[in-house]
Amino acid sequence: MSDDSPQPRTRPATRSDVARAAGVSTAVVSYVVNNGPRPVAEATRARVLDAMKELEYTPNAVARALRLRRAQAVGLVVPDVSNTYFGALARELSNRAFEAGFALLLGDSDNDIERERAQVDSLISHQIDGLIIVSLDAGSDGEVGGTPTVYLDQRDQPSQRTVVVDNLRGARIGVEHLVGHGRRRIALLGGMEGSPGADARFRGWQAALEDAGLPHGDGLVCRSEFNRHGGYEAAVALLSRSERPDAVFVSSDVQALGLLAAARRLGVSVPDELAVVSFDGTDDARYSDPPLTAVEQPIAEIAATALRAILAPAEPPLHETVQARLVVRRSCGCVEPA
Amino acid sequence: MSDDSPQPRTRPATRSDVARAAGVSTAVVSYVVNNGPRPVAEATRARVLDAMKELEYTPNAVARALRLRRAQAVGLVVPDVSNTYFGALARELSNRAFEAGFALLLGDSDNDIERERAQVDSLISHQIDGLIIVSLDAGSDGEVGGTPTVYLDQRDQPSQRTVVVDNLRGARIGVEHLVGHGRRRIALLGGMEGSPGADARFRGWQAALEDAGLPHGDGLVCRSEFNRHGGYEAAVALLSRSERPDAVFVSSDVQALGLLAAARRLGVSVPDELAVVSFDGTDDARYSDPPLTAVEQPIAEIAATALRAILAPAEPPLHETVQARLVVRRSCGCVEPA
DNA sequence: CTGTTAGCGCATTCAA
DNA sequence: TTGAATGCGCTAACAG
Repeated sequence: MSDDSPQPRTRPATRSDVARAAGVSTAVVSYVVNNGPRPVAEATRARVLDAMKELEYTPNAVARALRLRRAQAVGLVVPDVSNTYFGALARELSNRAFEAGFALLLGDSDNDIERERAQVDSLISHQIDGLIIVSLDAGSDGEVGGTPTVYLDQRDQPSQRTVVVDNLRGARIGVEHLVGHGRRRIALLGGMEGSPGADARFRGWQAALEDAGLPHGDGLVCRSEFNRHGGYEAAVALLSRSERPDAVFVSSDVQALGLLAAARRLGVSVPDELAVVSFDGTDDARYSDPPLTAVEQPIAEIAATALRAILAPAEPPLHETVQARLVVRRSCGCVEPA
Repeated sequence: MSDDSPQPRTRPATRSDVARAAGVSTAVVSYVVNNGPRPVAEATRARVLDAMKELEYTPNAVARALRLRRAQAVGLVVPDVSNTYFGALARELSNRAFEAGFALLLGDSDNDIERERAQVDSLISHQIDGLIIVSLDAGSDGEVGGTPTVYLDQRDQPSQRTVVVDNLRGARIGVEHLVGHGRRRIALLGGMEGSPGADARFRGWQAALEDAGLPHGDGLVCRSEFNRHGGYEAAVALLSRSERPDAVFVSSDVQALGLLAAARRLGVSVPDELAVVSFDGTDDARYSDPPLTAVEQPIAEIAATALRAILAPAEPPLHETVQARLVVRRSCGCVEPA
């Protein structure tokens, strides 16, 4: 650590500083930095490497991006990063992208379609190599401008690339579990209408109840945004109705947290009076009271698949579906083992 | 939406496409895009605007960044975005940055100092205009390379710009509240040693107990990472000790969630047998069971201040401190109003 | 008020 | 195996 050099360098070293220091041309520096496309003699390479270290040279990602027309970066747009599920997704993506040498540009659309669009435009202008988006609008189209894009929800337009969890089947499994517990009035605490994921989960709830010959009318449905507060408000409304449900399928963990708080406040015991199954299966479900039986999304798989879809040279299938699985805990009435 | 034009355009329009279409020079296009630095005649401006719309022109942020040496982007590095507090911070920052015309590059350091360093380097190579970081290492130094950086935690080096919540005072207030409830064995469930925020909260806990003449030995301290699982494990250990504490000050909401789960599992009632106050005051605290009395960080203020510190032309003070405030809920033994 | 032009740092073609 | 030279799209002198 003999860092006694004066080093009055005011601006970071560029490729030509390195070239000069190593006594080679700038092209050669590029060749060694990128391992190609031309071979470099061992001795020369060593000199360049030395010079790089000496000058603490770091390639300028922006210049590189301009030249290559791609930034070694991917974009992620979600409705609300503070939602535990999206947070976990962002984390997974940030780490995987980093390991693949990509930066992650994050856009929070704040549950606003206009803002979503603006965020997307902004990210695209930054020359991202690919965009991963949880969109608020299943019908949006032209927003991708040549940038490989993968949606993490069902789309109206089948031409758009998607990686989606099987929402319908997941919801179905969750509801069927409630049916198996002998519950008869199984409500849905869903996401806002129009949101692609929310709609599919609604249909799964519906289908399971139809198959079981149980009621699934509007009286059993309430909707809210995907956050704790929304879940709380909707649950209060739901539990105050004249004929109270004896179970609820909740379309996200954060909403379920709100519902749990509402149930406590109203003196409704979970799972005895009200069995609950939620969707997502994040840590929120694991550490709540009672712990939530949940349809768990394979976040790591989703992240990996989405990244591959965007970055892989070989074209993967346009639509990839991953499966959720039911993780039984206590909120449904099952006794947790151990 | 008469989108019937053939539009075989293969690459996005550039500034010179616009210039050609509008019959002006590229400079003029720049002047209208940037509203300066030279004035443009109204009529000319209108022609340019038309051409831009016609060609669906979007400025290339990367070229601009190369030229200007700044990317209209800020970087954020946190140990774990899936922690509700960091998620909320990221959300706040993403939205504010967006409104100011900046993109947000997110780096998750995954609680790993090496990775933190690598993420920082990566972000800097992307020419970010500023870096906001929650560092794992209070002593790190040279990592900033001319990029304005603000740390959201205390630093060993006073030359580094910081925006920090008053951790010591916050912890103190939280612990004093517990003392006021007549608790005598007030434990600390803290973050890992060496982490700047965790250490300050530890000292606050210590100081409050010292002032109150209460014990604050190692027997009352346990530490874990800032996540639910860590909090759970540490709490199990703590609550299994021969002389059990009658209160705990927890240094983050997510750890407190873990502690709450552990207490339930062990049959320790909160707040009766164990009063709890946590730090952060995110939605996690509001919707837990029981709701957590918490020392609440002013996330919006932190985000705004940090952004300003980085972007403002006028140099703000090198160190800015914001205050946390105690939000009383039920976990401490107070009866929540209403 | 508007046009010409020189780079920002890098990848790469073409020539040596 | 290496070097010289071009241009990615944009900004901002500088010159009209």
